[in-house]
Amino acid sequence: MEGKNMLSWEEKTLLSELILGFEAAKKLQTRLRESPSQSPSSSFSSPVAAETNEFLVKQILSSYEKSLLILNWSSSPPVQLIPSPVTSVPVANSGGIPESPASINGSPRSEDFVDGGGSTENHRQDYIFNSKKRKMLPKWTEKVRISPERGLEGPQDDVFSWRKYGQKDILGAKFPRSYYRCTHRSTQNCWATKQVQRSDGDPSVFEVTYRGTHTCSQAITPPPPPPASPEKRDTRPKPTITRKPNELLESLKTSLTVRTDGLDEGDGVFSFPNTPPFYDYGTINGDFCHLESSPMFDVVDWFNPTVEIDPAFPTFLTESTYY
DNA sequence: GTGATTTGACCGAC
DNA sequence: GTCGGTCAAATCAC
Repeated sequence: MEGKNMLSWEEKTLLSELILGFEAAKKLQTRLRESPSQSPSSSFSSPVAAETNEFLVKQILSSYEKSLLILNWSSSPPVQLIPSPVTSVPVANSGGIPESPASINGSPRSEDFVDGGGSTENHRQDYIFNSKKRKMLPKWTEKVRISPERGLEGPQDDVFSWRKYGQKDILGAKFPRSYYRCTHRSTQNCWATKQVQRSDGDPSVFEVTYRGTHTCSQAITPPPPPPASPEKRDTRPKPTITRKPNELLESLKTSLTVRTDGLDEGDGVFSFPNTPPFYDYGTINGDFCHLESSPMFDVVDWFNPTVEIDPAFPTFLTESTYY
């Protein structure tokens, strides 16, 4: 019905935000190109220039973030920030950490079916409902290779605290699959879960499947640094890094390293400040995706040629598959 | 005593 | 009917 020129407010705002982000990206690109022609204390060395660059990056991220929010608002039901199971992730999904907590857990309380009754039937419905709801949660898999010298037993080496709630022998698999959920499920209604399955082919590889994002306070509190000693061997669940969508975007700039090889010799890598050593994100099909946070992980090069993870990252592998 | 893990049972999906 | 995922009582560790 509506013609192309009859854009709604949301569409106009969306367009405007995208243009803003695009322009900021262009400016940043220009600055990056100009940098080699400048003196050794060029763009990236100068604190002021670096600040400008960071501002541009923030602007880009902000634009995209707003755009995503607009998309989410204007869609009814909201844009699939939660990817349908086993389907590719739409652009709006900032990869693996899609979706606002409210949508993940459903809109506030009402949909949690907890009517205070506590009867068996209510409990049953709650279970059924949550079971269905869980299926809608974003899901992605990471392959994690365990370093023998580290003596780690599993990939549960992350910042979030997990509680094991089950283990199951899987048909056709040599090793049982372990099921973990967020420790704060009951207290903070956090529905993040993960499954850990040792690979048949290579026992040193674990496939970690995450489902849902953390909505508990852990998702907000910066993760503590990993233990210095590599010898820890604790069978208790160890925390994992996962992010809320907004934090994903925000943290993106802290985890990215912009490669400027050839642009500025000697200092070819520009890192954003506050780079937490164990935060990293990969992308798949253009989507950003959380990667395991343990120091033993490394990053497969999913970023575009101009942006890549700092090569100084500890070496180990992760490989993420996003559903 | 408290909190985490283990493990058999249960349930829904296929 | 089978399988994967979850629950919850029993058990364990600190």
